[in-house]
Amino acid sequence: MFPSLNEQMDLIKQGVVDLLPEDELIHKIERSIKTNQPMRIKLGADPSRPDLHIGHAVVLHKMRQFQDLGHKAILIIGDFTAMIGDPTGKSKTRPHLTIEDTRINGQSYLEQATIILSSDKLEVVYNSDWLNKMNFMDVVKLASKYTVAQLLERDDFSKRYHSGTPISLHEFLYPLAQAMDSVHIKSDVELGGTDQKFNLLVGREVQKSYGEEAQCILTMPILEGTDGVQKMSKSLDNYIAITDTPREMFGKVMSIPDNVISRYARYAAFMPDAEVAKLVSGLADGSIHPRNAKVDTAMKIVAVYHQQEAANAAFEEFERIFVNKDIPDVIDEMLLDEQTFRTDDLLVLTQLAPSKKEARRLIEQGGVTIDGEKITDAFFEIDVASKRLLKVGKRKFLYVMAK
RNA sequence: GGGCAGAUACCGAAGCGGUUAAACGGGGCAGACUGUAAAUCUGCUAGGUAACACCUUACGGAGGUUCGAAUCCUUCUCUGCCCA
Repeated sequence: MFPSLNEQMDLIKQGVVDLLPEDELIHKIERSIKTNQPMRIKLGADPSRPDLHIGHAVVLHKMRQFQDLGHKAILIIGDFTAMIGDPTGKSKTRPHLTIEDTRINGQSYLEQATIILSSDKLEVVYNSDWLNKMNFMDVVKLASKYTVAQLLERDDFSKRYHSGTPISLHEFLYPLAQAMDSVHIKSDVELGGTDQKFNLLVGREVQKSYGEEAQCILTMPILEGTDGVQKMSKSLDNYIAITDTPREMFGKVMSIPDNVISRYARYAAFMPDAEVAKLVSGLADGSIHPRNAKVDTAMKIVAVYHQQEAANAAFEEFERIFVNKDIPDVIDEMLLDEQTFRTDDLLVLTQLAPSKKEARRLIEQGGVTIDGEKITDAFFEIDVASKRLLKVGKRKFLYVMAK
């Protein structure tokens, strides 16, 4: 029923950063084969932000590989922790989500995650089911399992501590809550990004002190955002959403800096290690053109979330707009109440510019054209009796016409 | 409980009575170039107004001093450090 140990380890180790401890995992796999029981693979999901991006997909894809090997995927929707709200976020508005919110978000998360995960061999649980039932004494007991010095080992905590940035006490409880999840679901392996390494390891310790077998931990790299430097995140606006249209997705991949192409190929397009090695050397010795590598990667990524045809179409459109300076084949159209508009007013009205000042700046900088002609005067009256093509910057197109 | 230091635009960080819509860096946007929405270079980066000038907001909150405050005073809120 299960593939051989070597076969499993080969696949599991693809693209992994940490796999700790490896000998324990081997032991677990051997036992799984012998007893014909799947391992229980844990992945925590944060439902406070239900929008998944392709950075999340890195670890989801690893989970999928475990499923393909016949193991049991357990997705924990962290609705309990989401209700408390993550205090480390820079955003001051810390939305205290209600149970309903977390359920809705959890559902949305699940829908997006199953684009990559198989719905078979998938168990979805909510951690409020057990964390909510703990009373203060239970929490104190849990907290007694860990020391402040141990918590301060976490890079994030120690940096903040030494730089004088506040750390709220309940942040210390987060890793412990997450560890309780491992105890509760009896996980054999927990997956996460490298930034989760500490939390995953706490899970091991806490499982042991509750008399359970410790989980192995497996971390995957954190994918850089489209800026190529910082980790992909919605708040930095350097993300490619799983739900992005093929066109957006393709364009965003094309905007990544050249030096992260191979990482995208590896972790977003799921290119096997051997092929990635070829790509890296090809880029290094100049036999592979960066642009072509990027096109190839972008197509593969689009194809993961959409059809292959959509990927082809996205590529063709990209060529048309940015290489041939042509216009897209699908452009939104807006019907307007008046016949003529001053250019600055029109940009604000159509939301192509957020304010009139900004609209004027765009015009002054030569970023606005109507039917291909550059507008230089913000007070130029545009006649929209017939359909006109408005272009702002390099990639905002809109047809405007009077009703 | 006591002492000290802070809170500046999207972020970091200058300014410490007037020429400050606020230096500088990052980010973002636009233009040029290109192999792409890479890299590089240049410009812009509070809002309003038929407009190169004026008006309105803006330096944690609220008051006050002053012709005039982000800059001085009082008080409140929040944060860090040190001592107990």
